[in-house]
Amino acid sequence: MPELPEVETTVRGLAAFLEGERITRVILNRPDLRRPFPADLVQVMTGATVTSLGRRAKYGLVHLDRGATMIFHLGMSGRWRIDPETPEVHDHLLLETEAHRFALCDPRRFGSVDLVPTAALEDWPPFAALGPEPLGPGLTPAHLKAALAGKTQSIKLCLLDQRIVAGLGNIYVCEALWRAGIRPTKPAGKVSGPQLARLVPEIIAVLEASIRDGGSSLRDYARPDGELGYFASSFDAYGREGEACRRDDGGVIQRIAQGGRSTWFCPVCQR
DNA sequence: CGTGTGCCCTGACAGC
DNA sequence: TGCTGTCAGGGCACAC
Repeated sequence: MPELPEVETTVRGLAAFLEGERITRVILNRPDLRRPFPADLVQVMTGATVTSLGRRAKYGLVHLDRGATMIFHLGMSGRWRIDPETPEVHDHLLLETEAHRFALCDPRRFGSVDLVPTAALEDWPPFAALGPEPLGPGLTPAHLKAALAGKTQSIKLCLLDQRIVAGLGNIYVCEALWRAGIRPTKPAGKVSGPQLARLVPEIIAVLEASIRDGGSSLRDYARPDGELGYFASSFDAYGREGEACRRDDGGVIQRIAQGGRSTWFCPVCQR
């Protein structure tokens, strides 16, 4: 799954086909993903018109003309397939408009679908505690300085915490820390002001570059139209264990575990 | 409170 | 050709 750039790419792809269109049919192929589908999902969505799409953190937003927003999360393995030629076993939710079909496919079912009043989106519990959008005005060195002050937890795990910054995942945290030259294991409260000042623009740059490329692709991610995204060969740290650091500083990318997940970094240039 | 651990689920891949 | 173990983009419920 999709981290922020992949969700953004998905939302843009869906918007081209869904905005202004009326949903003619909704089909649930099972009762739940991570949690049950909303009991009124089929009733509310059938016949509704999609006014616009959006994104908050790693959640996609489908705004309807009935005062409700369908919120989807792609979990680890979710993707939308547009006009699939053949059904897949893990197409759990199907939407139809006059002209197109949309299948939410999620083999691991770590994703979710919710229905929330549009006017109260920011009060929805999973949204209420989210930190600022990394591509919005709220992510500044000053924000990080304040949010990380006194924290003994590693900077890597703090950046994965959606309450501090909303939308970063394992790939782009590794990439941003490599770009900024910061050791992932460093206690967050001890990352210096100049390092944070360097980190913020690197977070923004790596996310924007990935969105420009249509979302980085791993093995089961595809753009909504079904084409594969770019293969992840452009990463500098993520997945490059044992390979030479692209800074040619003599460092070899190491892989360690933090919070039960892998971190890749260069021990020479990340301090 | 903050922090650390384990689990949800399927599939891909490596090694025997 | 199986089998088994490990790992995968996330989020949350617990236990201290």
